[in-house]
Amino acid sequence: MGRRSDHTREELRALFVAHGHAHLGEVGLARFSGREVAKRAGYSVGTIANLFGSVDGLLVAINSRSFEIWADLLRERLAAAGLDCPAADRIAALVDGYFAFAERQPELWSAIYAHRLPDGMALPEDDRERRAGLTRIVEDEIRTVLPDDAPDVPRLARSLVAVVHGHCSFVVTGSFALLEEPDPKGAALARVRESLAAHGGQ
Amino acid sequence: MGRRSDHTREELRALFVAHGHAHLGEVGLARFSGREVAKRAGYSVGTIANLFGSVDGLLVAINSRSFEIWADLLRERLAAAGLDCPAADRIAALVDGYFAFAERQPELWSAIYAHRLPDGMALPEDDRERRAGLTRIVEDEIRTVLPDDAPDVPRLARSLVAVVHGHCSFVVTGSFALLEEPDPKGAALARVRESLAAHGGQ
DNA sequence: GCAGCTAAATGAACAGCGTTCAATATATTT
DNA sequence: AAATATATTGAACGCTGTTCATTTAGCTGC
Repeated sequence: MGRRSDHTREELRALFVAHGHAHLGEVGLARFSGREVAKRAGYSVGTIANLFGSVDGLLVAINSRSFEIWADLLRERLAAAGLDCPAADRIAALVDGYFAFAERQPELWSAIYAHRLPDGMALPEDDRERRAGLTRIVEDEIRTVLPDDAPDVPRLARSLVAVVHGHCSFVVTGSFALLEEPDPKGAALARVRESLAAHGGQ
Repeated sequence: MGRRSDHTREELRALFVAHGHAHLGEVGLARFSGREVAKRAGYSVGTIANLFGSVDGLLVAINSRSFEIWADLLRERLAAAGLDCPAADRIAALVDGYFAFAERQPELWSAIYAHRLPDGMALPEDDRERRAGLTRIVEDEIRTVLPDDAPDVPRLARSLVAVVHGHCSFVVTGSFALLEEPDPKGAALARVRESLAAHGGQ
C-alpha cells in the first residue's frame, strides 16, 4: 500500500470525482456512499478524508463538476441554434438545455440542490467560481435580447434562471403542482418570454 | 410493555409527527434520525415501522403536515390583506407567505423538496390531497385577478407557483444565482406581475 | 376473579454508514 | 544502505434504518 507515484493528488481527486459521479447518478444522494466510491476507485475508506476532508467535501467536488457538464450542454445547445437565428430561438435553446441536463441526469441534478453543507462548512471560492459559469452563459444571452439601455441585466437574468429552475424543480421532484401540466418546459419558456417582453426584449 | 390505551393509533401517529417536526426543524433532513424521534416520543425504535412502515413513511407524514402549516400561513396572510384591498396586494400577500414559511422554517421547507421516496414507494393519495391544498389557495386567488374568459387558469396558477418556488429555492439553498440579489422576493413578485399582466390580469 | 387470547410495544441483532488515527508500506533524501 | 518523510491503509467507534422473536397490557368469555 501507499502507491504514491500512481497518480498526482489532482489526478486522484479527479478519479474519485469520476467514480463518485457514476455512483451518484445511479443511486442518488440519499443512498450515496463514500465507502462505495472509494471501493470503485480501488482505494480505501480513509482516502476520501485525505483528499476531500470528508464525504461532504467529495460531494461538493462532484456537484461542481456537474455544473461544468451542465454549462457545456448549454453551450452546445446555443452553438446548435446558431448565431444568426431569431434571438427568441437562443432563449428557447437555453431553457431546453436547462431541462435537458435535469432530465438526462435527474439524480445528479437533484443532488446539486439537495446537498447542503454542514453548519461550519462554506463553499470554497474555487467551487463558487466553477458554478458561476452557468449563470454567466445565461446573463450574456439575456443581455443581447434586451435593449442596450436596459438596467440591471444581471439581476433580471438570474431571476429568469430562478423562473426556469422552479419549473424544472417541480418536474424532477414530481411535485404536486405540475403533475397535470403536459408541458412544463413550455410553461417555463412562456413565463420567461412574458418577462422579457415586459422589459422591452426581442 | 404495550400501553395500548395511552393513545389511539392516530394519536400516536400525531405524536410522532409532532416530535419529528421539532427534530427535523432543528437538525435538517441530512441529520434527521428516526431513532431520535422515537426516543423523544418515549417509544422504542420499532414503533416507527409499526406506525409508518419506515422512516421514509414518517418523513412523508411530517412533510404533509408542513404543507398544512404552510397553507394556514398563506390563509392568514390573505385574511390580513383583507377582501377589499387592491387585487395586487393579495398576490403580494401570497408571495410573502410563500417566502415566510421557507424563511421561518428553512429546514422544514428544504426537507419537503429534498426528501425523495425510495424507488417502489408512491405518495399515498391521502398525502397528495393534503398537499394539494396549498396550490388550491393560489389557484383561487389567481382566478379572481384574471379576466373571466381567461383560459387554463389552473395551469397558469401552478406555473406561477413554480416561478415563486424557483426564487425561494435559490434563497434557501444559498444558491449561486441569487447571492447578490438584494430582494429575491421582490424579484419573484415582479416576474409574477409581468406574467399576470401578459394574461390580462389586474 | 381468572384464564386465555390478541395485539401493541419492545429491543437485540444485523448490515451499512462516515470519521478517526495508529500502523504500514513506499518514495525520497542523506 | 540507512534514515526520513509521506501516501495509504483498515480496524475501531458510534451512529443509522430495518427486522422480528419476545414480552406485556388490555380485552373476552367463563
